[in-house]
Parts: sequence; C-alpha cells; structure tokens
Amino acid sequence: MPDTFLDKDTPANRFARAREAQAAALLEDYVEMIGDLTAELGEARVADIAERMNVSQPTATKSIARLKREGLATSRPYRGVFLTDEGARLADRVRARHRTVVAFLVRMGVPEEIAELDAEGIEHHVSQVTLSAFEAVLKGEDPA
Amino acid sequence: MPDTFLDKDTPANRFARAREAQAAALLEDYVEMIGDLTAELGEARVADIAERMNVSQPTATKSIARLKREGLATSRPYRGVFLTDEGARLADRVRARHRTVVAFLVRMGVPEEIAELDAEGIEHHVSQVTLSAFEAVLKGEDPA
DNA sequence: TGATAAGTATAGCTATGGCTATATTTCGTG
DNA sequence: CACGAAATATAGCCATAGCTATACTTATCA
Ligand SMILES: [Mn+2]
Ligand SMILES: [Mn+2]
Ligand SMILES: [Mn+2]
Ligand SMILES: [Mn+2]
Repeated sequence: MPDTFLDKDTPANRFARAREAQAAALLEDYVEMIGDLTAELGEARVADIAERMNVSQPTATKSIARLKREGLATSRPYRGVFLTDEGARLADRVRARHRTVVAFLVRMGVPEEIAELDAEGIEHHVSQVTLSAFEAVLKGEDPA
Repeated sequence: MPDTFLDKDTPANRFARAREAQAAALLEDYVEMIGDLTAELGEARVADIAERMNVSQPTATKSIARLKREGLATSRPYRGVFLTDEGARLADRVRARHRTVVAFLVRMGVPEEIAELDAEGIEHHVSQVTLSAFEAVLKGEDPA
C-alpha cells in the first residue's frame, strides 16, 4: 500500500488537517531554502536565509532554533546552518513537490511568475494522492 | 483590466505573499461557514461554528471577535453571529472558489474525499488568474 | 594587530490562535 | 416561574511567528 506513509495521524476534520499542513509549511520552506543555499553558495548563513524568506534576521534565527529542536538542522553560535540527514531528505521531497506543483500550474495555462507565487502556498496542502495526479497529467496521462 | 482588483498590495517576495494568504485563510473559512450555517439552520451559533471548525468554543469566540473587528461579522452577547454585507460577499466568493478547486481536483483524478481535504488548504493560495485557469479546464477549454 | 564592519544572538515587545477551567446568561421544562 | 441544562463569555495559560533595538562575536583590512 503506497502513499500510506504520509497518512499517519491524519485528522478527520478537514480544517484540522489544513491547520496541521500549515504548521509544517514554515519548516518545509526553511529546509528547502537551506538546501538551496548550501548547494549554491557552499553554506547557509542566517543573513541569507532571512533575506530570501523576507523576514528579519532575528525571526530567521528563531525559526532555525525550531528546526534544530525538531531535528532537521544543526548550527553552532555565529556559524552557518546545516541540515541533518532527516532535514536533507525532507528538503529533497519538498523541492521535488514544489517543482511538480509549479510545472503542473504552468501546464494548466498559468503564467510562470504567478505559478511560482501560488505554488509557494499550494504545495503545503497537496497530498501524495493529488501530487501523483499532477504528475500523471504532466506525463501526458490525461485524466479528462 | 480584469483580475487586477485582487492584486492590491501584493508583496514582491513569494514567501511574504504566502504568509499574507495564510493570514486571510482563517477569516475566509469562518465567513464561509457562518454563511453555510445561516443558510442551513437559519442562524450561526458559536457552538455550531466551533464544532464544524474542530476548535473549542472559546477559540471560536475569539476568532469571531476578529471577524467583528475586521468588519466581516456582528454579534451581541449570548446571541448568534451575523455576516455584514462585506462578510456575506466574501463568503460567496470563498464558497465559489472552494467549489471550483474541489471540482478541478476531482477532474484531475483525485478522489472526492481527498479533493475536499486538500482543497481546504489549497483554496487560500489560488490567485484569480489560477482560478480562471481551473475554470477554463472545467469548461472543457483544455490547455494541454 | 587593532579598529571597524559585518554577522549573529539576545531581549523584549506584539498579534494570532490554540487550550482548559470557570463564570454568566439564556433557554426549556416541570 | 423557578430551576437545571445548555450556550456563551471570560480569565489565564501556551506556542508560534513576526518586529526593533542592542549586545556580542567574528572577519577584514589599513
Ligand atoms: Mn512554500
Ligand atoms: Mn517552496
Ligand atoms: Mn479553507
Ligand atoms: Mn473552504
């Protein structure tokens, strides 16, 4: 039974489920970005993270503290931020999903820039089943 | 120039934009639900709102206070909740968008129940342009 | 090498949105 | 019409996520 690994502790109520997805959204965006920065610049610095997330430096620091608490990243004072194995795995999944959502929206006729904007929020609420449906459409297996 | 009326104060950064959409999400869901309850039961009571949102009664009361502060609803102590004209207009827009998103996902091959779950989060991040693209697909004007 | 600049941490504030426990009001019924 | 039940409000707690101001550490370069 595939796709089941994402369904642990799924709340019955749809609003509760959306709230849970939202709670994970910030963590997802941070790990993805830290992964990006590490790949691009060789390291992820708080200042760069803050700039790209469009938040103040102390806000970024605080969110990074949460990443560390949840075992997704590590850092030592005045030094850069690093993803744990778990963090890196999450980053890869999140990045792939982000790209799929953007590509799918573009396929639906949405302009690139708008697709990128909308995807940044939408991605966090797309279940594995829906993601697979998007991938199927992109592969040309049109369900219509 | 249509669709422009939704683009006032759109932030440049995509993360900032997603944060703004998120801030509006709770208000949107509440007004839609208050509209639903009013239509179904003749009135929207705090207890019913709380039950459907899957939150405690005090949490619902507090969110309703925010709705009132923002001019979307009114209520007197120990009495039901009513939408203002602005709140009712927002509720109608939100409800229509919700239905479009669900219908679109179902068209993409997503099962009803999952479409309903995902849509509850996705809907708040779908711009007017993307919504129009979804509507076009539903009308059969397939972009592929 | 030491002063300055840059980067990071910390303090302390706000708003939001959860919760439980409890007070208060209204409602329904005998 | 009074009393108990149901509904609502209030108090007070917590976590998250934003901010500015400021302290501290590290890096750079004259
Ligand atoms: Mn995102
Ligand atoms: Mn993303
Ligand atoms: Mn919703
Ligand atoms: Mn909805």
